[in-house]
Amino acid sequence: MSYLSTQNYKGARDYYPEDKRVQNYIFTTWRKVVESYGYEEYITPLLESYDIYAAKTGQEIVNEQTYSFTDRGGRPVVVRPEMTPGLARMVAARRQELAYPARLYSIANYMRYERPQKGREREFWQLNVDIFGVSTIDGDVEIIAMADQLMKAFRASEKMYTIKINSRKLINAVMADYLELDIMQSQLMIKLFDRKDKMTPEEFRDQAAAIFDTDKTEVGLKHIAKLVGAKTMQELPPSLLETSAIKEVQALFTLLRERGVHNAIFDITLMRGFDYYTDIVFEVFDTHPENNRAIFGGGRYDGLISLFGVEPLPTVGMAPGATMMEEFLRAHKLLPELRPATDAYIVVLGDTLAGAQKLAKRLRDEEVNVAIDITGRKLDKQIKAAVKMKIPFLIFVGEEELKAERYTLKYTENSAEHKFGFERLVATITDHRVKDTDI
RNA sequence: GCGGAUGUAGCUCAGUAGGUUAGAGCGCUGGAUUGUGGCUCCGGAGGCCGUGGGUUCGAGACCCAUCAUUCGCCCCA
Repeated sequence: MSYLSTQNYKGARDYYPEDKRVQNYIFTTWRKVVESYGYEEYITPLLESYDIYAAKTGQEIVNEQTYSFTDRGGRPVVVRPEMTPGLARMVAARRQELAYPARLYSIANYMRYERPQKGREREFWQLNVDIFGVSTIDGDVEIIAMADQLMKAFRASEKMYTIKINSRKLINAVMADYLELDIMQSQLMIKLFDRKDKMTPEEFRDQAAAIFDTDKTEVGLKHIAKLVGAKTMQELPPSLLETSAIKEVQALFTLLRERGVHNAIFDITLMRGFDYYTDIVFEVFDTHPENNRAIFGGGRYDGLISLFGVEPLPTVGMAPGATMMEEFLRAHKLLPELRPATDAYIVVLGDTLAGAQKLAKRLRDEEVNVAIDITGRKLDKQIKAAVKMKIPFLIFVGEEELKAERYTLKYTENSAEHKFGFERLVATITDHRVKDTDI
């Protein structure tokens, strides 16, 4: 007979306790930051009707990259590949009654049928943060400032990442008025801008030239050179500096600086697909030479909930993924030493299990998380098991200890050992825990 | 969907030109050590050499296919 394979499903990951601790650390940090800005958690169902995804542009993506099936009642459904449509459905359903601005977040898993590669899995976890009902730039500022705060909450320094910002409104003006491209050409040019970092300057120039009408190529290339060469907005061609889009971007940068965001830069080649974003878009980039890529991004999408037949709502959101976040933290050595939730392991000596169980219960009543060795095996085996589980404290319980009500507490990291009465035992363990998690 | 790289013990890998019972380090496990892990010493388990086919007297090595992992392209809501 052949045995079952222990291999997990392609692109999906098992989280053993040591992996899950990392994931929990990321989730906890996210939650702490967004809740500090007054965002509240929600969740939508894992399955959605096929329609709400098909309604968005890019049906090809929906058909090829979603897990979709027909349920037993003949309804076409998809496993959510992202949060936004489900969230839009939720908000649209209570369009009139929600309190605005509505600040909402969720941490959930998603599935996309794609070829897995570095930083991309078929099942992945994301934070989604959105603010509904703010049409001014202050909404964009809040989300981007929060993105910055997320990075800082992981102890990232400003040298480790940059925040690239662009404006879809500005791009549209650039394509139509400055480069004089029609809609088809604009789309091609936007795609090309998006890929700019993946090619040599020569390749970029040649491909750009191919997009222009032949009689406009020369002028067009000159204009492109000016655009791409602009490191700040001030270096942009004067005709563009007069547009309202650019003034908005300038206001955004000023406000970000006031909020303590110092590493935001303007980047006219930043695109972020071209589905539903309508104005400001941004991306947090890793500056580490070996992980030079986008960590996450977001932007403004003002039209989405009108798909559900209700009044549109201005919306800004972002969606950091756990996979990229983890890679960033590893690349910059920012992952702290993470311990299990178990504080202590009771090593049972001789025939004292009953007494040790009583002690365990008393400790649990004091909110100490304690595991007890119930195997009756030799002492060194018990210790090894606890050390392997990375449990910080050992408590030795034998005849002597039970009689005297003084227990030997051992700190596994440095082998320090003391005899304590119950109160001191609890205090020592609890104190250590507070220090350890509050690094 | 397209292209490259890689699959030998739990992990990292070695395996010469195709030649007998497939190796190392680490890890695991038992003991030295019946109230103390890491160090040391002695023992032990663990391999359909990813899978299927082919070439050959003979394949872990060569060929084909396939699956998986991984990097990149496309795409990235």
